[in-house]
Amino acid sequence: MKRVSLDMIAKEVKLSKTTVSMVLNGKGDLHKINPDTQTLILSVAKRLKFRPNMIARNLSTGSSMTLALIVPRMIDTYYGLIAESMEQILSKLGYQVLLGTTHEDPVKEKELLLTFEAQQVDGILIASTQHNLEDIKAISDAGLPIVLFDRHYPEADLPYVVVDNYLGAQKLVRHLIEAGRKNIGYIGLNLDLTAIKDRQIGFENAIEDHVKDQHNLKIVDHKNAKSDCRQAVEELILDQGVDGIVFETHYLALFGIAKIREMDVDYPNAVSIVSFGDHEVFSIFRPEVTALVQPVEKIAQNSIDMLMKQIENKLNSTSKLHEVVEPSMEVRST
Amino acid sequence: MKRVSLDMIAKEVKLSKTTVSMVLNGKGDLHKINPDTQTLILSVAKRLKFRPNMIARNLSTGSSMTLALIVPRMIDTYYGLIAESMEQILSKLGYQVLLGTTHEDPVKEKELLLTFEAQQVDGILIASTQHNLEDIKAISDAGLPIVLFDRHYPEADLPYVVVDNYLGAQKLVRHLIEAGRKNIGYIGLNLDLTAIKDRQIGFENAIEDHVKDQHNLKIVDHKNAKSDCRQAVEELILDQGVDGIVFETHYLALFGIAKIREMDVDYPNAVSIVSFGDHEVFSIFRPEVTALVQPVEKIAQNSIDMLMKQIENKLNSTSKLHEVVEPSMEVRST
DNA sequence: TTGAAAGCGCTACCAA
DNA sequence: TTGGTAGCGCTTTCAA
Repeated sequence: MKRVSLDMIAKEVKLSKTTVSMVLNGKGDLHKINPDTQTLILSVAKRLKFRPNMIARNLSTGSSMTLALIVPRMIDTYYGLIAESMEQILSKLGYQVLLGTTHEDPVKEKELLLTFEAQQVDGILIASTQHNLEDIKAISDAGLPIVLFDRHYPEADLPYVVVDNYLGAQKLVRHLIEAGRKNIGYIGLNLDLTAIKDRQIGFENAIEDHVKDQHNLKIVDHKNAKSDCRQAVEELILDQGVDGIVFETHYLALFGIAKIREMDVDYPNAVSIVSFGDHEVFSIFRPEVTALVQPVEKIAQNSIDMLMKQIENKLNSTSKLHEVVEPSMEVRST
Repeated sequence: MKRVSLDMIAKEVKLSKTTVSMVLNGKGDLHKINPDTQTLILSVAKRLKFRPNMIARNLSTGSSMTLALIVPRMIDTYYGLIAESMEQILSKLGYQVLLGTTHEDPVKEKELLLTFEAQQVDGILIASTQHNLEDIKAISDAGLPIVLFDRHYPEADLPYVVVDNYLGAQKLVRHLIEAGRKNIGYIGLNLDLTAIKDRQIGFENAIEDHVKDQHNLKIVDHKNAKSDCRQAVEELILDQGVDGIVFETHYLALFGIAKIREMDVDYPNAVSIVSFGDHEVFSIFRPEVTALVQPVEKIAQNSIDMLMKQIENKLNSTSKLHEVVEPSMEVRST
């Protein structure tokens, strides 16, 4: 149960902790330690199954080689993908990742932020609830590197990587219009997020640009997304007579499709749909669902690059820490 | 940038680190510290925005209040759910969770195990590749609490929580048989996992029990799951003439359904299907897909309970550290 | 009721 | 080429 420490190895080889430490950290040659001494130390360390106590090292160096990843939830396949992507990249860089989920609760987010800060993480990657500017700003001001991804605070000068939500919504509408749809509806969430608002504005403007006076915009409660969305679909189709619907997120699309199938409508001929955000099943559904795909790997990679720049303090004046990536259409059958 | 430390607070209030430490850890009354002194310390700590350095505390106490969660991958919604469940429970218990994904690679798993051990985690929750008994045993023997979930090593006496895969497969077959299916096929993976083997044996036995001589068992390469599965579906239906298929995992079912829909078969009348493992879209598909659901929350909760028992050293002789939970059928339209 | 001081295990500066 | 030693910031025993 007692772990082997640097000290024990030092005693074993009758050398100082210093020497052992240097060798075990690969700095043997750097400090011109005798090759024989080095091999000796290495072999003893292996024989004794030495595992350095990272906590001690971290306390000493002030760096923990650990980053925090905060997302709203993991069941959302989008964030699952993000998490997976990021974990892979970071693990290659030698970093650990601490996971936190907020469930859109600013209080939980604040707690996570504080705990991670106390935990001495080297940086934070966060898809924020967007209701914690103060805490995030404080953390950033305290010198803890942070990158906001997916959701950001447009009013603050914090590093971020987001997709172009406005453009994305426009692309979706354009697809429907080009497919000959005349009366397009939209179903979105009542979340107070820039990303969400941009999508809604993108939709409204796209509609106004092409087909005047069509404001079939339905906002549903994110806590009752399923039932509210089903009702919105019904109203849009039955009352408004839409022939196309833009869903603001992949899961709204999922709920909506289920409802449409239960209704007596000729889907997708009478009513076509498109989704902001792809889902693994969209290409399995019949008809296959057309979606706007968010470049997950790019978002993950760029967010991490941006964080690393901060950590390595390579922020020369030219490096911009704001990035908007363009989503692309995956045109399928709807 | 310089963080406030215990020392600074001590100086500020002109008391010792000891006193400050006790008060800030809620042990003020326990040590009979003057109430006035306590309120003073608390207010100063708040004013100075004191955040204890957990690394230092951890080094001192030997506990990190951090647990490691290792899963094969996060894009699998099953593990996404597990991760989410566990993170929620653990966060309430005051633990952090370090995430690691193996992608079924024993080498990566070994690395993760070693890193997490060095990182001084207080415990490990792992859905193993099942090719690392040695390392896992070593870690467990070293006194680091560990719980295997979802996948375990039947030959070793390590704590685990798994579902009854054998029974699950039997339930699936039984459902198909009761629905009048006579010629049932099975599509599984070539993974060397007990869970997988149990499902296959469960299938074979269930078939033998009810309908003799039907061994339409196809094993596909997990690295080419999609294309192999599609081919298996084709062979099963065209060559073997099956009228029912059991899919070993939810994603095999997803691939299979896509293929079936592209084929000229009367689905689900001519061929019905069932899936081992549920998926959010199974109730959205038309027809809705019948699946065996694994009790995620129970698995998460029980695994954590089991880990906590070890951490708190409450292992009296009566507490068994092996648990097999029963999966339940979600009968839908197929 | 409060404080001094010895660690926890490692790193890194300064000497030798 | 190698070692002594002073921290890193906190906890905790023993004293006062």
